[in-house]
Amino acid sequence: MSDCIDDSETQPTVRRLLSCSDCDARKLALYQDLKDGEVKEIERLRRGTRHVPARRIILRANETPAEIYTLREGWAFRFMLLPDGRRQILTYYLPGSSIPYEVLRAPRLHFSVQTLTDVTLCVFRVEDIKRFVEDRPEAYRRLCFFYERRAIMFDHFVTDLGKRTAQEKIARLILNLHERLARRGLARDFSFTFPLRQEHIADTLGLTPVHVSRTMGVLRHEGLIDIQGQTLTITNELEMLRRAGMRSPVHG
Amino acid sequence: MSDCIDDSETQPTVRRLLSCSDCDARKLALYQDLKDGEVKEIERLRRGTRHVPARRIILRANETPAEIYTLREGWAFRFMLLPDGRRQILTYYLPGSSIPYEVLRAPRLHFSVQTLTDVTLCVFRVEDIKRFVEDRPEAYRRLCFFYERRAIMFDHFVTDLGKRTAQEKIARLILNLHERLARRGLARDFSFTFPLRQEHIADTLGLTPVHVSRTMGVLRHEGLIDIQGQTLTITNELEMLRRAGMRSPVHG
DNA sequence: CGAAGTCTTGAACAGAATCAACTACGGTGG
DNA sequence: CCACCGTAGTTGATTCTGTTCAAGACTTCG
Repeated sequence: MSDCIDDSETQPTVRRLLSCSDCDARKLALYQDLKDGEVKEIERLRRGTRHVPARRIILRANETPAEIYTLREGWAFRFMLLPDGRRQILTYYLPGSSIPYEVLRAPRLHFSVQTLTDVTLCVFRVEDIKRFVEDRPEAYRRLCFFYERRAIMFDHFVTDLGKRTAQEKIARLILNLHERLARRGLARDFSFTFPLRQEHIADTLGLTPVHVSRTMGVLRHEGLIDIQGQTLTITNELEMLRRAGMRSPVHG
Repeated sequence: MSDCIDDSETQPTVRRLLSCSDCDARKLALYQDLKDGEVKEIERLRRGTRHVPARRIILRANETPAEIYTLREGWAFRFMLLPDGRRQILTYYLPGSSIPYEVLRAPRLHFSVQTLTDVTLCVFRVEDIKRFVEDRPEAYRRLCFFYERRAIMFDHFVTDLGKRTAQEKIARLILNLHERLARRGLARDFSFTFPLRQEHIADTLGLTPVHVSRTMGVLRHEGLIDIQGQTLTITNELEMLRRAGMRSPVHG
């Protein structure tokens, strides 16, 4: 259908891939507020880029990966699997996200990571990044700041899961993703690429795919959102905010 | 009823309060692995202790507290309130916990804290602790380690909320609290003080008090747990682990 | 065009919520 | 010492949100 939108995601990047200095990821996490020299060093540490197709598991729970990535293009997510197959999605990685920074401290991953779309990764060696961080006391401050933000996000997420209705949950997830994408310049007004299947939404919010379908059906029929192929548009932001219980901020 | 158990919590502490050097909190969070000199310094920074009765709100969302505490005795919890009154409990503070370390970075709290039992707090000035941390690059590493542990806890917590049944959730909460208490030497075998009302359990796990009552009723009647006054005993650990879906670790 | 994957829709069902009455208990005060 | 009160917990009846099962329709893509 609207392949042009996929193009708008992948086309410009091929150019940008040449250098770290104008990468969006620089504003995030470990890499925020780096001095010019440090950017050069990070660029030196980068072992190259890697393309991975959609729906591939790129990191598996209980492993100890030797590589850490920055997501340049595309979407991925992080999840836990229960022994009986139930899946809980924990975080969506958007362009600029670091995957998985937690490796810097923990010996093994307690979650897996899977791509949602075709993806471009910047590849680093865990050892290199560890050394980079250890050499710079400042880095731990930044990492703390990063964890703190994530902790706040998760407090809101837990509240969503524990206390919100299906409609509130779904409205909040959509608004939240829109906000994160807009911050990265990846939304045109209220339209953005939306590669999640309803199964993902279900496994994020503690619902079943069927119920997600029904609930999103309501939002669509009432004219709050519109979905054309891979593009989601928020057509009535005010009402969406109301349904999301707007007073308290969306889990970020 | 069994007031002797409450005594065993409060009696020995009066003695210990004299010095930081044998406080359990030293092993946790910010204070872990301090050198002797640093312990002295922390002790110098301590502005004294404070007793607060049960059920008092000690920190309110949207405030910027000037004080930070260490919980010496008793239980407290941290929660978020939705505009319509729904409450989500996020964390239980047990003796030795720091409340609320997040103040070190964020300007305002996004949650409130309330005591569950009578409580003894060690009081510090936020400014003093901030300076203490800023002066010591090591402190940020420790804080990162602390955040990392908490992040893992929350990943499990989210999975519990999203994907587990009421019985699994409750079994896991009980096992988790037991584990945390046992680690602190506050459990006698499988018995421990349990000051939570069913309303708290409900607001932790996304259930209603009525349903908590029914579900715990099942666990009691089947002989997995026993409750006498404020004392909970896990009478069949193996079966509790099974009900909790033991394979994956309890959210810690 | 066909096949696989995804979404929608309906009908029956289940787990949990809601409403409400009743019980047990610990503390308080007469 | 007992009666009373408020808080917490139990239990039952009913309702509702969300689940399960299943069939059909729509996409996407080779």
